[in-house]
Formats: sequence, structure tokens, C-alpha cells
Amino acid sequence: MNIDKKIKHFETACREAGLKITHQRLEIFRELAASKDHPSVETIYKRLAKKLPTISLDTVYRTLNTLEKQGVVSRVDTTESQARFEAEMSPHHHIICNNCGTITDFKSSGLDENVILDKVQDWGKVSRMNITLYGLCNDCSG
Amino acid sequence: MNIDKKIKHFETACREAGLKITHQRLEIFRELAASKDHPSVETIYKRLAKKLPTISLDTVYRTLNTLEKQGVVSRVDTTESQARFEAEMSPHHHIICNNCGTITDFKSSGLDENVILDKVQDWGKVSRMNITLYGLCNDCSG
DNA sequence: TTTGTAAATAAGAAGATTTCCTATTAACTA
DNA sequence: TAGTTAATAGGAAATCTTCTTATTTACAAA
Repeated sequence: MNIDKKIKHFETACREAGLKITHQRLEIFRELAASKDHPSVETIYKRLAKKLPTISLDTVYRTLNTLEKQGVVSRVDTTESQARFEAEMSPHHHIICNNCGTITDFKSSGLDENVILDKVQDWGKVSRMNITLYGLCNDCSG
Repeated sequence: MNIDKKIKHFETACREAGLKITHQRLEIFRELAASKDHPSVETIYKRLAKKLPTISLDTVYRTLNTLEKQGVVSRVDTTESQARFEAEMSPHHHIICNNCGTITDFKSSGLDENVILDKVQDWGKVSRMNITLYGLCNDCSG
């Protein structure tokens, strides 16, 4: 999906949820949608500084939490203390470099998810599946 | 593996790494090994209060970080801000209830992990694979 | 277009989580 | 048993996240 389509989708989701489409929300979402690096809240906040010099860190936190509840952005599973976000909502998973910390997406299609889901069918109702790989990327193992 | 075997293994690992087997380290490991609930540092600290009334929170943090580096305990992937730990080191994955937050283990055997690893063979060298499921457990969906 | 109102924001304080600093204690070596 | 060095306790500090409140703004309705 291109960036304009994502923005349209974002606006529709906000309207349907009764959320106001503020300048800040729009720019936070736009920034995240244009990011390929699964940024932290602090990182997004700094990147927005040029466009929105008076935005507060709290607004970025609040907005991302709100958008996550709406299913418009998602929080990445990590073992870090800092939360990381992404606007890519199509099914995919992550691979994290233990050395440089870079998070890379990979597609899950073709993966037999049924095998996994069979194992937990007695547990309850599964709504999301996340796979995270850890290792050393090519840049760091050279 | 029973608890005594785990303790033996812990002691061997410490010796091999040149780590002193202190009373605190032993009790922190024992507590975690006896826990089935993937506790946070704060939780472990509180549970140790009876046996070790003067232990510091910092020691629990420091010890778990040290033991994680030795591969004796592991940190669980979550989207929470609080870190969670476990002493179960055999291959397994986690399922987390979105409502009560309970983390449950499930075994991964039979799951075709090669399919996943094939997808990232150009990325670098993968050392660990973690699958986390989210949903509503039976207790919370009733 | 203007106005009313409820939601959202900015700014800083506060809370929560984790790590650092330093004097003291204790595990291991020889 | 004594010496050496790592590890600990306790509190301070750093980091990450949420809360509080006065002000602003988006949107709805006139």
C-alpha cells in the first residue's frame, strides 16, 4: 500500500472510531508510515521536531497507544525496555540483530501456522501470532 | 528436568564462567526455576523477601542479566514495559492473554521451523527463534 | 460561517522501571 | 587462613512512560 492510501485508511479508521483527525495525529502516523526502521517513541518525536516544533513527547506516546488500539499501528515484540512501533499492518514477522539492534521484516506466507494453532487450541482464542528471530545480520558478522 | 538438576546445572555453568556462587544468585535462580508464571524482577524480589530480607532490587536485576548472558535463564519477548524472565531453557514458545496477562508455555516440536529459517537465509546468522501468540485464555473468555 | 462543546494537546510533574555509584561483604584461590 | 577480587546493599540517578491541568482545536450543529 502506498503512503497516500495508508493516510486515507488512517483517516477512515479515525472517523469510524470517533477520533478527531488532528494535525499531530496525522503527522505522527505519516512519520511512522514512512519509516522502515520500527522507531521508538523518542525517535519519532525527534523526527517530528522540524515539522512540529512544539509537539510534546506525551502526545506521541498517547497517539501511538490510541492508534494501536484502533489497529492502525502495531507495537513490536522485543526484549528491549523501549517500545518500538510500525505502521505496516500486513501479516509479517521480525528479525532482530543482536549487535546493531536493527529490526527487519519478513513475510510469513507459506509458513504452516496451523501446526502452531493446533497446539494451543485448548488454551482459548488466539487473535495474533508473532514470530521474532534473533541473530547477527550480514553487516555485523563480517 | 527437576529442580535439583537445574541447580546443579546452574552451579556448573557459574563455575565454568568464573562466576561466584553467592547465596543471592542461588536463591534468585531457585526462585525463578520454581516459578511457572514468568515473573518480573519486582515479583521475584518480593518473593525472595522472606528468605533474603536484605537483598536489593539491583541485585535481582544484575543477577538476571548475568544469568541471561550465560544462557541459564531467558528473557521473554513481550510488548510490556516490564521485563519477564524464565528458567525453562528447553525449546518452547509463549502465549499471552490480552486480558489477564498470563504467559503460558507451549512446545514447538513438530513445527516446521525450517520454513521460517529459509525465509531469512540471506539476512545473516539466526541464533534464536521466538513465537508469541496473543489472545483470550479460557478463564477470561467465559 | 459562526459558535458551542467535548476531545486533544503542551508542558511539566510524577510514576515506573532499570542502571549506576561506592563502601562493605563474602566467595574462592593459594 | 589470609588475600584478592567479584558481588552486594542501599541510595542516587538515569531512562521510559503516564498523569495532571490549563489551553487549544476539531467537529457538529445552528
